[in-house]
Amino acid sequence: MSLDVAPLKKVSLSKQVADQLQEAIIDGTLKADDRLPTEEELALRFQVSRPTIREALKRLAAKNLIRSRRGPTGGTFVNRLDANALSDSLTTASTLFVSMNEISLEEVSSCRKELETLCFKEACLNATAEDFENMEKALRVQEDSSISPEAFCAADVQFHRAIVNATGNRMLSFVMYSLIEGLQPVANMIAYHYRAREVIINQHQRILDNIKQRDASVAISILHEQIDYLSQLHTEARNNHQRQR
Amino acid sequence: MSLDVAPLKKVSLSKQVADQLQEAIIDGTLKADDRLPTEEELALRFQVSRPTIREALKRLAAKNLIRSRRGPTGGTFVNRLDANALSDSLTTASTLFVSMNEISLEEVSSCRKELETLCFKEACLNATAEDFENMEKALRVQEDSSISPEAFCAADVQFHRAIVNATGNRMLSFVMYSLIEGLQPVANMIAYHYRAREVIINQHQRILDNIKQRDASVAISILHEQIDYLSQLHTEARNNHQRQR
DNA sequence: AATGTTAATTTGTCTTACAAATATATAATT
DNA sequence: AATTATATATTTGTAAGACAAATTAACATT
Repeated sequence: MSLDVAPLKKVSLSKQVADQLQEAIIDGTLKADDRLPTEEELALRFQVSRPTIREALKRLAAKNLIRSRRGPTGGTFVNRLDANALSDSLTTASTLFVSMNEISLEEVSSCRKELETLCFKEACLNATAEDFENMEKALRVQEDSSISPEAFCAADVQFHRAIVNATGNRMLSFVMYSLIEGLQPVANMIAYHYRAREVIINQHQRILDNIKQRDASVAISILHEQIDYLSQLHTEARNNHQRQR
Repeated sequence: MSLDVAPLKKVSLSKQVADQLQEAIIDGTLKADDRLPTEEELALRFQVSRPTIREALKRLAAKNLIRSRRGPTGGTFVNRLDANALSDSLTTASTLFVSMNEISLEEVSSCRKELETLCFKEACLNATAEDFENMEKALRVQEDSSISPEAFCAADVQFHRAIVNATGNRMLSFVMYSLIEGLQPVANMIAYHYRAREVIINQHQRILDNIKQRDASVAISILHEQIDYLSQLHTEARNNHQRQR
């Protein structure tokens, strides 16, 4: 006997409601900034209780698909999603992936190296004056030696994002965000060292100069220098950490 | 007067609970397959009501971080997250990004073209016998003309995933998944045509052959041929659709 | 020994109630 | 008259208690 039986999974009501609402958002029935019916009315329409509706809404809220406000003009609204907003969920996923899989630094570094190399090429072709301004702004922040490691890293992310945005390809930006943001924890460990900051700032300045001159090959070589430098620092930091146990 | 006031945002209890639990998962306090306390006990520990705990758990469930089962041996468990599991959340984000931003087909196509080109190169260098088997398996499914468009597309995703996995770089796989999966809705529109299926299958077969012979450049040219072919079909489909309105 | 039954445990759902935030309209005060 | 205080209505946020449904384990029955 070998009959293939169906999985027979019963989906919870709150999940069904969440899925239906998400579908409505994806297919455009619910557009950005649209207001959903009140929880009570949703409960009525779906013929379930309000707590069930609320669990469903929390599922969507976790994905940043909706926001809620109390009061007469309040309610639940569909979020307008840009690459920035979505990067939130990506960051979580990416961070988890890196931390739970004990993925090797080599894999992460080489992935970033290859993809960002691509971005550099495109950025050299398409960067606008506004893009250069964004890069410079991030660089100026990093040069302030009084900022916290977190702020330094945030500016680091901003700098690389500015380059990625300069490609002019929003899909590429979106994909790269998950990579850049997901690696911030790694970068965090390093930014505590003052010496490292100097090196990074210097590299960024040279990268910016060369992208401005549309010289992709030199910019890319500096990028590789930076990524190798970071992996080296990270390896050292990890070794020290393990030795201390 | 221009005093900068803090945003004073009050975070809801359910979100605070969710964030704390998520933090515990990220930092390893809660490992994969660990069982969380029962909802009742969590309510007791956090000093909130059970509905609040449940809303928090639904937030985490939406991110695929946990799963729940009823019964004595049931409860809530931490999910083991591999690239496959995480691609679920990525798919949502990616799909939404594409659909809500009305991102141009050119951007999506060129992004996929460049990134997948990279993967092809790596795959030619590192593909194992097992990888080839996975590609062939997906291809065999596609060749069955009786399958549904959905099944055809799922097999399409499997084929490209198999190639991406053949790079041996899990981080690259992870990033690529969001791209491949996010574009499935686009592919869905096309797979309804029998003629298109034949073309795609033929291209896949040739791609597989060339990767087996470690000939990246030919494989890549076929890939580009396929992506261009798909964009063309998609443009036609969209035009027809608009004309019908 | 296999099968049915019961009980216990845990998540899923419902009901009801009240708290907190927030906008609107109204009244009071200066 | 303009501002401020107050009341009120609306909507989400939180709580408590009850029961339903699923699932396992132990026990009883055939």
